[in-house]
Amino acid sequence: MRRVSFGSADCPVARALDVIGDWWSLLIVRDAFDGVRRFGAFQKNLGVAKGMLATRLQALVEAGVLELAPASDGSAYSEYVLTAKGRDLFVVVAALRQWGEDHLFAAGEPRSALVDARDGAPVARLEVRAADARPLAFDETRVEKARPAKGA
Amino acid sequence: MRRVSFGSADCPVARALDVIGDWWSLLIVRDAFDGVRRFGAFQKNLGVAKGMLATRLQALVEAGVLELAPASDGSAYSEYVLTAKGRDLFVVVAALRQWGEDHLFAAGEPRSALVDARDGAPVARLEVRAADARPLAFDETRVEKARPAKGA
DNA sequence: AATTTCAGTCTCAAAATAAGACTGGACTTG
DNA sequence: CAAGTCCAGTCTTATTTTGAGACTGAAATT
Repeated sequence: MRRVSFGSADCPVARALDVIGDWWSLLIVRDAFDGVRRFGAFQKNLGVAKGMLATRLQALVEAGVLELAPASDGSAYSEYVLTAKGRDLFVVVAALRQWGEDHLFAAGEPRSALVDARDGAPVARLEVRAADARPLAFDETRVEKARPAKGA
Repeated sequence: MRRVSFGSADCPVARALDVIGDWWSLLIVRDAFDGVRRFGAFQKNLGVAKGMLATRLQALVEAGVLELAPASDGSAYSEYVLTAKGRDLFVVVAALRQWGEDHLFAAGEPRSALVDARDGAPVARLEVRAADARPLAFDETRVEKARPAKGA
């Protein structure tokens, strides 16, 4: 009765969710994008139980999303920082943010926005596009199954 | 000791995860994008316990991601179909798919790809871009907190 | 009419979660 | 440098969630 794992599924979405598909992981990653690095800072920001946090951080380190860096302010403590793999989750978090902004706030409710740090202008809307930049709806795409590696 | 809820957090990411941030919801949505509509089809595809599935489907309907449609093939059963809100999750699923493809497959391992249905060409890479389409890294953006609604 | 499929609900054991007490090393400060 | 505080976890325990499957009743099939 172990919780099911999608780690070896064919579908990349399933594999991705296996790594960052739980209640807390993406919030940890979001905080990491905001510059949070220390255990205590995550804990305070998220209000998560320390045991949960410890487990999740370990899992994310093991998954290669975060890594334990030795210092940064000279102290002997270590810090959790995003790896390249973790930084690549930026689009995922941004997509979730966009969807949340679009659908999960009441009409007059104040909401935050992701903006270009240079000029403060909101970032462009995320969309799935064809190679020629034409926007594609979900029913204008399909999943091409497992193209067998030709060269290898 | 109920599982924490992010439903009323300020952060759109947290709110989004409150709706679709559990182990199964996004896989259900992914299957819905693939055309799955019936309870039994979801159950068979995902291998999820029926109780889980029933709970999740109800939650997604309640959240307005799916809706219960009366028929489609004439039978008396009903079907779960994506609402507009649910269809807007396409980018999220696509972003997860891209990340999974990039980071969660071994070198020679065959993998699927999301392609333009028209010509079979892979869709463009998802990226966060500025208003002028310039790609933005995570540290070239910031979150502008809760701009208070001026008009209302 | 009998059988099978569908779409769930119900039950139960195992696992995950939340909350916080506890531990030991780091840091401060007098 | 000794006492007290902070940091980063681990451990414990009560509660909730999950996974697996038995069970139910309506719908479809034969």
